[in-house]
Amino acid sequence: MNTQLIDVDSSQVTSCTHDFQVNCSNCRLSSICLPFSLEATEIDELDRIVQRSKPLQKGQHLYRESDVFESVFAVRSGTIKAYRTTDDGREQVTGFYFPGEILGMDGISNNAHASSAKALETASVCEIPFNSLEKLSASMPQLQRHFFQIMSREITEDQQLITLLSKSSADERVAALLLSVSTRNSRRQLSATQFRLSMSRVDIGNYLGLTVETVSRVFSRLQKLDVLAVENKEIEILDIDALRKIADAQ
Amino acid sequence: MNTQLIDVDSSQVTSCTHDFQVNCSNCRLSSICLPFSLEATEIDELDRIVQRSKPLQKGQHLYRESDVFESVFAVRSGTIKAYRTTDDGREQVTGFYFPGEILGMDGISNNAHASSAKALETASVCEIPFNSLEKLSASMPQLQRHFFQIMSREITEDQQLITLLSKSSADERVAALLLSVSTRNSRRQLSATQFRLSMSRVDIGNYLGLTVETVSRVFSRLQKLDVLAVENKEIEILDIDALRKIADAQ
DNA sequence: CGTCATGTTGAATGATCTCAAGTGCGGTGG
DNA sequence: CCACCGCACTTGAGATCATTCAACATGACG
Repeated sequence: MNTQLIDVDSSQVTSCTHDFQVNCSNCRLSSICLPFSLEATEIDELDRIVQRSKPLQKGQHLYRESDVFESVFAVRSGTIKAYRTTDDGREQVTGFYFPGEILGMDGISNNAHASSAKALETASVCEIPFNSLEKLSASMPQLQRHFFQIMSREITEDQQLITLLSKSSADERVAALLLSVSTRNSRRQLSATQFRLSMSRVDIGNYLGLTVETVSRVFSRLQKLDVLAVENKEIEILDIDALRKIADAQ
Repeated sequence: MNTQLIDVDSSQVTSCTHDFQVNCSNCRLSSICLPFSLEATEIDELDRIVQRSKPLQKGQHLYRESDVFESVFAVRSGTIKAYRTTDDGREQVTGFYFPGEILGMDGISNNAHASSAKALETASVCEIPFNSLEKLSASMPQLQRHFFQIMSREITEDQQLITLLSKSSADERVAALLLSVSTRNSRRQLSATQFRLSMSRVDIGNYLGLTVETVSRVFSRLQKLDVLAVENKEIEILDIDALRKIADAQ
């Protein structure tokens, strides 16, 4: 009896999950992830090489440092944290990847991943085998250009982080991260002022080159200044102009 | 009379300069700059799109932030400094480029350079128009792969710098820079232990996220420890193992 | 209800920055 | 040839900001 009920339930669940046929042309993230300039037939070709098999549990790895590099990945849902481990065992978070964003490109140069990637919450990704992507790119100039651009953007963003880490105060760093999350959220039609930070304070500190305590103090300070309303991981930006001022200050 | 002398001199000089026909196949930097895997005929094809017209004086710009992106550049001689200017006018050095190394790829994503590039001393570069490079890449899988790899390496190196800036002490940062210069020198068959730093202390400090004074103090300290011999810009690494230890410490 | 992980807050320490003065070298002009 | 100037670099002393260490709070979970 019970078994039957469960069976019925699970079949219902299956039909209700997001497991329906997703492809690049109907993916609502394609405007972030894909070049606008591809033709429908080209998108179909790309679609054929993309593998959508990998749902990740919180804490599960997408790949690890020095794994053989085979694919790049596009985030479909959830958040992925990329980090490297230094020789002496310290961890350095190098980026957070949100839906529509692409990661894994640091593995191309040595054919081995230069960082590890881990799900901060349940996440799904599209796997794009790099060999196929290369071949396809050779025959699709727009796709080739798109990947050059995506890699170039990664460089640009890393350089922004370098600038941040090189000069800025704790307040500026935290403010800049929040603004980055904010703009990336609005790109996905989500609220630019209210969101849940999927990463821990430790991860934030690590990413920004600060200790947990300092991050926590900055949140408290910005809350006291009525710039933020902080409730654990839930963040509301109350005064985004003030936040911008803090991020750019000095 | 005088004029004649000068004429004679200048013609002699001309015949003695490095202005002889340089091309990719006879360039002694090709092992760094070029993919090994290209065939002779392919190298010739690449050679045809490379422009070698630009000798730069010290302080002269190769390109400036927000210039239209048209080409990437390979350094042939001298050192190029890349830097960005933040909204509030501060400068951030994002990299130093030595002979054989390629810069300018951060301009691809927005079709505008994301940084400025300036010669730290007299320098010559090869200009590689990106449009031609793209076209050529489409028909030469090895070249396409090579450029993906070069960009990937840029990402990897930026991430190393991020790690450095995020955690390390002043000693570690300076040691790491010196080791980086050292290995890049030996890649070019130059001494790994004795070299001239073409960049100023200000630039070093800026790159490493330190003040000039701190950089200077670190040099003094490492000299006192007999790890380095410093004479202005001339550096000798006396104890490279100790330097490595300092770079990795903690 | 207790345990563990995560986050917050406080007080003291310490590394780097800031400010200020001084050194040394290359170039210029007398 | 020497004196002077400017610039890059060095050195010192005090101030500042993030870290460290420690205690405490909160929340998830068995």
